[in-house]
Amino acid sequence: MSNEPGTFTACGACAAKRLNLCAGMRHKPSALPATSSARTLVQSITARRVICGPREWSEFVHVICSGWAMVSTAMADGRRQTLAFLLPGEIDSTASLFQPRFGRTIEAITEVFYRRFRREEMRDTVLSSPDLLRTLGELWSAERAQADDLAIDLGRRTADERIARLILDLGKRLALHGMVQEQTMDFPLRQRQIADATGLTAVHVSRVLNEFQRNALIRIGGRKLTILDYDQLRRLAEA
Amino acid sequence: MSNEPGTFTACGACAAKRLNLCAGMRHKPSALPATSSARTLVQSITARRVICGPREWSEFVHVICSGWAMVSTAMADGRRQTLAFLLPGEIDSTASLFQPRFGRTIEAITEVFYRRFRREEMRDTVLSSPDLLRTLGELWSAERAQADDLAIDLGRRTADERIARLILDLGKRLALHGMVQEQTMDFPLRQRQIADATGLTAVHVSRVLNEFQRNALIRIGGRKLTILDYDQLRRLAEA
DNA sequence: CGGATAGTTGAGTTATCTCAAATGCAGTGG
DNA sequence: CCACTGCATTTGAGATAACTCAACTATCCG
Repeated sequence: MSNEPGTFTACGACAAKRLNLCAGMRHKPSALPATSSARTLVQSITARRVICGPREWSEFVHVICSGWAMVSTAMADGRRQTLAFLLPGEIDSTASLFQPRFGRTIEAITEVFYRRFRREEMRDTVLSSPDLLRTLGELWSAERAQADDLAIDLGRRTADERIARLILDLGKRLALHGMVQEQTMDFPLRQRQIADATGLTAVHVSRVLNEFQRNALIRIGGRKLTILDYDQLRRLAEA
Repeated sequence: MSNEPGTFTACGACAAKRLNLCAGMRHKPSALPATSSARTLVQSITARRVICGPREWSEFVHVICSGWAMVSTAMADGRRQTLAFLLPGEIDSTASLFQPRFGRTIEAITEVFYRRFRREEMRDTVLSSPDLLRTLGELWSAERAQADDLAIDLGRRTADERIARLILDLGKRLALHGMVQEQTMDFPLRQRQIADATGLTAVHVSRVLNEFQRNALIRIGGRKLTILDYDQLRRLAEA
């Protein structure tokens, strides 16, 4: 539940573990060539700082060790859309193994510890191992499914549904790492950030969240979120 | 501009050409093993029929030879979201090389000629060639960018913007194959289908399209669309 | 303690939806 | 060749989810 670098818990389902990138996360050594070790030291960055800018031709793939980050785009007139939140163990995108993701910003939400892998090296390593390659394909399929789900949320679901789904999705992903206890999880998101991710405004997010709390579906406070009525929330989410 | 099977024109940018899948499209032989040829005959299907259902554990990757298809999901209560239109030369998803895409339906919009490649064989072929592998990575990156763009459209753009962008996007992709002449292209989409793709209702699509025509941005008729004022449309689209 | 950022709340607006009826158009069968 | 049926589109009127603006309050951090 903490953001300390050492407390990351890899699980069988997470990208980092599955691509063998856990070196420095108190796990098996990385599958990357020894020569790359110096370049893949754990980086750290404070909340709200940019990890990778939209016009940066980054030669790195980013893997989150601890903390929360987000990937988003900003339009010229100020509209923003967040494409994904990145939780511990997650890679910014499998696509970034092949090309940088132009026009997208990766930002730290909390303090973040992350590793940077040189794209070329990581790609060569992954592509030269049949096992890793199969894993990559699976991660990629999951990522595609997630992208599709986002489109369905934004295109066809109501505000209530979107927010309920976001909460459940984050809860599920955090639970993979044992980061949910007694239905309670860290929840560092500002309402503005929830709004950016769900295609809503912060004002409306505030209303929906309070409505949820009035109905005893969730409780938020002190940067923590507790799911009080999981079934109800789920019913809302999968309508 | 026609839907006949023989008239497909591969271009350097399309998935089929780049992954060497053009056999049977009057192009170079496929890179697939000879043994697979019998299984990759061109299939044909009439408009509105399902190419691959949402619960089907398809062992195939689909590549469109001619005609238009679409990938969409339906929710229990009837809401639908289209995730992509598939034009000649396009693959259903690079992710489908690894896993079937559950919950998504691929449907023919017009009469469609397409090829099915056995996932396993195609994957092995692609993964065992460094060239094809690099190409695959590029296609995947492009697909990821397109998925992101869809999320931005649905989350943050107005109806006018979404529709203008859809038209320009389709025009651009058709132009790759020389399927746009004098700013005019085949346009077999029903307003309902445009609505499903843009997260709007058919009624609202009708109003926007008529507004566009009243402003002399486009002309639609006889299943053709002409872009009359490209600059204006573009300005609308990239706001 | 003070300033900045985040969240709440109310009131009024609007883009888009819903419903419903009217029209157009294409294919079918007699 | 026409009447019929079923879809697609248009149009109007009214409803509503979500937005905007603005003021107020709470919370955090130095």
